[in-house]
Amino acid sequence: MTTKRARPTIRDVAVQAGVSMTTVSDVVNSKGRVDPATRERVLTAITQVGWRPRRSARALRSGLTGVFAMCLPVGHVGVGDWLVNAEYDMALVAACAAATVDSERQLLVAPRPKDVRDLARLDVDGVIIADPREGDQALTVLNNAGVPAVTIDRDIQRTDGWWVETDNAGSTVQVLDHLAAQGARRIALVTADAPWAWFEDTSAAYARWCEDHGVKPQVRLVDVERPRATAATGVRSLLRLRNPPDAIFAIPYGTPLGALDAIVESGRSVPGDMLLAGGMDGQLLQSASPPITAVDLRPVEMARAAVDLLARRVNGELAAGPVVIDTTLRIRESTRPG
Amino acid sequence: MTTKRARPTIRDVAVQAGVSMTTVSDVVNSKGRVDPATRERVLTAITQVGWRPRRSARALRSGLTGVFAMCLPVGHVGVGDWLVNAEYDMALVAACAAATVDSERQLLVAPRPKDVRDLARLDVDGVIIADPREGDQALTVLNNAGVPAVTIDRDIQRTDGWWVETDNAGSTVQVLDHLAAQGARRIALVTADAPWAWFEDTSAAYARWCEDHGVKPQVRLVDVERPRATAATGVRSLLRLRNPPDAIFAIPYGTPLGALDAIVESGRSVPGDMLLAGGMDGQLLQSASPPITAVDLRPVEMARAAVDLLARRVNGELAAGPVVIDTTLRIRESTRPG
DNA sequence: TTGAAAGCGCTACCAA
DNA sequence: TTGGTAGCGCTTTCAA
Repeated sequence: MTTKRARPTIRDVAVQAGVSMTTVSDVVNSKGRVDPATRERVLTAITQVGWRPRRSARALRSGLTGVFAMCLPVGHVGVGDWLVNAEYDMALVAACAAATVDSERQLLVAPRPKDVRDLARLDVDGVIIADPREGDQALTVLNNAGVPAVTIDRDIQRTDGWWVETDNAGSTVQVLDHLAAQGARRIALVTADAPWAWFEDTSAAYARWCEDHGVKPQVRLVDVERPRATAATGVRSLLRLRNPPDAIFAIPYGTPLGALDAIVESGRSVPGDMLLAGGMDGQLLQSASPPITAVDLRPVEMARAAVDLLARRVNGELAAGPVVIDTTLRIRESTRPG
Repeated sequence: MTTKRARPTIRDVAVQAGVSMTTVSDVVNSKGRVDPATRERVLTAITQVGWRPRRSARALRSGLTGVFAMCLPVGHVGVGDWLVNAEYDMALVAACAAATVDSERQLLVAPRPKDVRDLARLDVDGVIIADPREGDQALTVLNNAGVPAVTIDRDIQRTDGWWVETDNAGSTVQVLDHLAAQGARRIALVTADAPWAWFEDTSAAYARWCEDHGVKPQVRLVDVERPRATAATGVRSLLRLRNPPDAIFAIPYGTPLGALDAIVESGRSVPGDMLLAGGMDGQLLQSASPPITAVDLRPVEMARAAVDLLARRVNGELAAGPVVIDTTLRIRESTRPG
């Protein structure tokens, strides 16, 4: 009477199947040097004894953990007048998890540590950093420790090409062209003066578009801590101009609502008197009255591309270039006059 | 000329400090049997050689991986007329990650696999399941595999006590009392007929409260796939009654907006003609016009409690009972008449 | 096509 | 208070 209560190991499988541990290992790792019949016996034995390989043993021997880590962008702690779009971040996390699983890996979520150097202690095969700050120290730390990393969104100081980004210039032009096609002649921009590529690219593309179309750019900046309220203030000042804009493109999440507040307050209507578009789609814009046209930043595609890019970097590819994801404009009532 | 380019191991530290590997191990694991002076030397050596322990080696030897997994509730794939509250889920994930890190562990996020049995193959010390379905197969699989698990929210079929839940009955009473205190005499409930404890507890508490206060319960059910639209339909039918309600408590996320749609459409105003409260707080309710009173389900506290509970279960405690978290009512303009 | 044996880095155990 | 050594479960290497 054998009392084998402990969790089965590869040895138990080998005994059960009447082969060596090596053969079992080769079967589960698809080394393709095993006779089909043997293979079948091994697979049967695996289910019979209920074996599941231990990641730690595998990792110790092979030198790879089979785990990617994802650094969350910021704190998510409650309801507030946020810049944060939780849907976007949640989609990012869920899609990264799905993509790592598809590549036979697992995804660790890591909060930003107080001490960035702790990032190098994660003991993973690679790290995905969402929404990097300018000159992000995390990247320096990881590079020094030899841990492969990629970012979702471009760090404006970086040039190494290991990131995934949306086509911000393209999406800006798309929005502005759409507004112009709907009859807008004077399109104002509401954005933030913060060191993220998204804001920089958008502002630059807006300035260029205005120049190309011979119109005067009108920009209002918001405080990223209070996007809605400060956007409303900015738009109020636009509406008091002698020649006010007839369309507003509000970039940071939450600012289209502030713009709408100011427009309604002035007795104007959207889209009748003023067109309105947002730079980042979300429930808040979709369920506004009227629903607001906005740019879908494709978090799912970004996440999948990031995992793919990281896998390439881990595999030793020297440069896979930045990956640029096309955005999609979600056209809603706020830009459909008449 | 030594060419030591490989990642340092505990042996390198031991050599550098002139002690045994055991001593180094004891220092980093705070075994407290090391002389303070030796300890100092070891710590210095660790930074000198830049050693960081490998989780996999540690795990292989100790039998514990130091990793918890979290099963995400549902797919997060884009903007829609959702029941899903991404802020809540994101807060859950972020707080779970923070709490596991505080307990010297790491958090893996796992999508729900096609085959639930894959959950047992995760090779982690424990699993947190957010938002379990009724009689969740995942729990059965994990139990059979001997993997400790806890859930966030109660599976109504379960009795083992390994879960964390909000005080749904208490929060319902709190909302109803608040509405009554604001002058409401006939409070209707908008909820869903879905097998989650949240809905069941709330409905039961509502029925009891109505009985206790001698008022007739009025319930409308929504389709969880289209909460806003179907809530509007339900509320419209309430407003056509000979004796319509003067307050509405709408539970599923998104339904307070549908209720508001129907109320405004009927020419009534909130809170002037009708009070309105929501069962789950979020940006959508906070930024509605008027801002809607709602129950804060405390995702951060839920997450921390879940990690704590799982740690107890992993440590072999036999029963730590269900943990009940008190909710907080966020009172806003929608329930402040006059 | 298969197997035997070494060893990945760490900690538990026992001895000093 | 410290050190030596065995061995966790797996994959790799080399031999058959």
